Amino acid sequence: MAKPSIPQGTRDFSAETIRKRNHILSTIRNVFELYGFEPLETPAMENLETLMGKYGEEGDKLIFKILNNGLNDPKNIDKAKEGFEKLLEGKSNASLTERALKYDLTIPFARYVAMNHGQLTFPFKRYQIQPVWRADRPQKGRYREFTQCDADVVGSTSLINEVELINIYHQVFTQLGLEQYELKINSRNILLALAEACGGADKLIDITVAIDKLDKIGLEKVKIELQQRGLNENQIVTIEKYLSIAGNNVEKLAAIEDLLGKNIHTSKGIEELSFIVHHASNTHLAIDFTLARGLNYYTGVIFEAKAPSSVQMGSIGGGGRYDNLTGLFGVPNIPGIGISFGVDRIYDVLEELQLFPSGIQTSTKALFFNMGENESLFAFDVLQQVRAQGIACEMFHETTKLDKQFKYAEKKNIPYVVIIGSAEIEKKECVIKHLLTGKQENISLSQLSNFLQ
RNA sequence: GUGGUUGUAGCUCAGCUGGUUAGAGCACCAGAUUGUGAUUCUGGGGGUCGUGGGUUCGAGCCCCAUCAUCCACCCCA
Repeated sequence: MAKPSIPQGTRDFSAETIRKRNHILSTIRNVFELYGFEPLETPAMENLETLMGKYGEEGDKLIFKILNNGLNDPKNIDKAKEGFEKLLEGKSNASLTERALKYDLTIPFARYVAMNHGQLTFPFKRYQIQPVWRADRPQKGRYREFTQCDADVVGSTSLINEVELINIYHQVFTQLGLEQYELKINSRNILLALAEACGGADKLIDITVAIDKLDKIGLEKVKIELQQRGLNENQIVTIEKYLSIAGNNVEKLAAIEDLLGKNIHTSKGIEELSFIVHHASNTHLAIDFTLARGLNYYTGVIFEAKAPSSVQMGSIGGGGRYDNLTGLFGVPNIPGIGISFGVDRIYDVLEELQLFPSGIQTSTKALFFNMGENESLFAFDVLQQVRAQGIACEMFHETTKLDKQFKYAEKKNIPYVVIIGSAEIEKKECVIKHLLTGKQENISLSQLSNFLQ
């Protein structure tokens, strides 16, 4: 039999890892709840057509598709063969696959809103913490199965929502100890205005893909890429000016108005950004006109959260406003905005910066030593009484050398050891030893629960 | 999807240009000593060298494939 294994890019989580993950997840969940968001869960799989075409061409390739059952049924064989031919041409086909694992939480959420908009109270604020799957090649900070934590508001165009979501980012990252995080914002309207200034909205994608790489490959290479993407000399000069805008948030807004002039998109973008900058009292917030974000459903403000610069890690969160997502599912005019936290990357960052609190690795408070058959039966009753007080404890499973029992406690990070032997039974007391300090004392059995509380 | 890295005991690794029964440290188990974790001492279990082919008298080492891993690109959380 082959050695057991798990699929590429997936992981098993041990107790230690789960406790650390729960630390992150509960922090995020509590903040979401604090801001009035309600939980939602959607299935692991969606109908393929729900997902296809929503994430751009690259995104479609990364969707995990599920093979239909019953393809070998005689009455399906012809269809299956036909579907396979199409698959080889790069087209997915419902006769072969009609379901897929979800790729993010936003599109399934939009689908949910479109299906249930008659029942929902708007603005509808929901949060969702679930795994998603991408057929990407794994590497640092990139997994094929990972967890996203999303908060979205639909049914409101108020920029207050943008401000609230920024405050959520701030509160979560601060609580996790990532005070040095960065939150970049931009507006799709600004990018659109730039594209128009450079020959038309159809250039938007070419321009954003290129300028998004600025901090990675540098200005010269960005210019070369722009050239390759068919932009002319004048247009590149405009983009270069655009990229050279610097200063604080207010100065940047003034500069962008100078450069792109007063047109509908520019003023919309400036209005959005300046409202946010003035109302989110958040020093980590930085306007970054090079921020683009690939997902093409965004229509307004876009966000990207980055780990403290001391850690080499891509974005640890992102989001933005999408004014017509449910329109993709036939229900127009429901504007929305959402943000997402990447738990797995946040985990890696906290690990690297050693920011996990030390107290989260214990569950059992005390280990009762097994001092012999009769003694253990007696201790067992005491144990149950302590448990009745809500204190987690356990007894060693067999009578053996104390050495071994100590080691067990040590490995499980159990802070206290309780010894009840024949001498203690007689005096109705026990020995309680604190493993970290090595100190021990005798206390009466009636005091034990209070002591451990 | 493209290019590269690595894969030897539970863990970290060594193993020279291919040459006898594949090693170390830590961990583990048993024993000695002790109603208290340590130290020490003695003994022990463990590896089809990622997997499958090939070259060779002979492969952990060379070649091919495959899987996993990590990294860069693409893209992204």
